[in-house]
Amino acid sequence: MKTSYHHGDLASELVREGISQLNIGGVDSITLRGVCGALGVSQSAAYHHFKNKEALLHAIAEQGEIELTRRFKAALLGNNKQSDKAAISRFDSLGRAYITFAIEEPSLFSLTFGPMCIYHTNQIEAESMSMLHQSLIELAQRGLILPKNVESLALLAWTSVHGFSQLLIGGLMEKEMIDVLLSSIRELVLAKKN
Amino acid sequence: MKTSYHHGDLASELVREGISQLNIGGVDSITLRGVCGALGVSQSAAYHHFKNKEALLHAIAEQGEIELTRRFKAALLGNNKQSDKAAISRFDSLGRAYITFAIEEPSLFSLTFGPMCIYHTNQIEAESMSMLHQSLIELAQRGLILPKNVESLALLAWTSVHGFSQLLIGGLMEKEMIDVLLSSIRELVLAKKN
DNA sequence: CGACTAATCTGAACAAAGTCAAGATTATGT
DNA sequence: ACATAATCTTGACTTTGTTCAGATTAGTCG
Repeated sequence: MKTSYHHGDLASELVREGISQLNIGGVDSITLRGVCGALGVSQSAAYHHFKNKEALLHAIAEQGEIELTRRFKAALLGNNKQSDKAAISRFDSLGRAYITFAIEEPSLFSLTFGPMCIYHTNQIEAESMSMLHQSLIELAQRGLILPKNVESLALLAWTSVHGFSQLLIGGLMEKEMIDVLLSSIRELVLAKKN
Repeated sequence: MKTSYHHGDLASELVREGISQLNIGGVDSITLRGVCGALGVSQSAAYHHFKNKEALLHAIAEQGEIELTRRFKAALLGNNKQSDKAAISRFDSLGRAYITFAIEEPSLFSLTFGPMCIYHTNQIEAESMSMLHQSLIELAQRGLILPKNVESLALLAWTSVHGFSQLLIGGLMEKEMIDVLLSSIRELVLAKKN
């Protein structure tokens, strides 16, 4: 791993290794010493790149936001037809991508939206949220929902999908309910047309 | 505090003191040694009542569920008129109580619905959830919603209110949005009448 | 190219905290 | 009253976060 005394790009490798250990053993399994050790670097090397353990966790949490945005973009790829049905499908895909993120990387998801997110530079978060917003605006432009309801529907969609994800991770929700939830949201959203 | 060698009811006092420290400094501020010390008992006394720290946190998390149920019951007190308006108001009150719990005791809320809840005896949880369910059944009996939609509306209501609470705690949501959310839910739920 | 400064890494150490084992003390039941 | 079980204490060990002094390397400036 380490070829020279100076590592090169230890900061980002600490984050990468941290995410790896996070996905394996959960947040509590992350130890500064363990992450440093896995990179073949001394126990206290991390302190030259992060103020303390919390700062590293914060950096990892930021990666979670980036990952969510990446998944949002991937969810919209190959689904850019100009039709009502496609627009609704895009809205659906965002919700499904959100929940899939929570299922596939529960610890990262929890960290991203956990206590660490207070410190977030709301820039990245703003990106994924604006995609949801944009999706609802598209529905409004097609006359599927009322423009004045875009805000409140975005709120409802975000909170319900987020809550579902959280409850799923906590074991209080069955994975199979995802389709019930998404079709419920879709149905209710579109019922506002009249 | 301690009058005799044997404490009397150390188990429940450990939980009580734990909740106290939880509300003051958050989950990370809870230490077995600290909780024992605050009760004037030795550092390792807790091990005769809980297998380890996680077991104590689990017990605290269970208290959170009990507290939520308590708040649910309190929210319905003095609001038992037999009218459509009152029934809707009851449904509203449950959502507001849920979020108020998250606002007033964020750390306890997080712990209750966090990683600890996997181990819960779903009995208590079932109680608060059945109250939400019951509230929706009441709306159905009054013809305000379709009986076949009770399940999916309960899912939507729970997830959205839970997600809102979580995002609120994480600082990603403004407290003022609570009325927007609740009126949104109410509006959408009642729109299903036709 | 050489030297100086800043950045980076190591090793040793300390303190806090979870955990356990051996023994002391008290409660309980027969 | 005595034996057994439950409860509590003391002391120790281990892991982990954190700091600090010193070693090593990178980068810059003359």
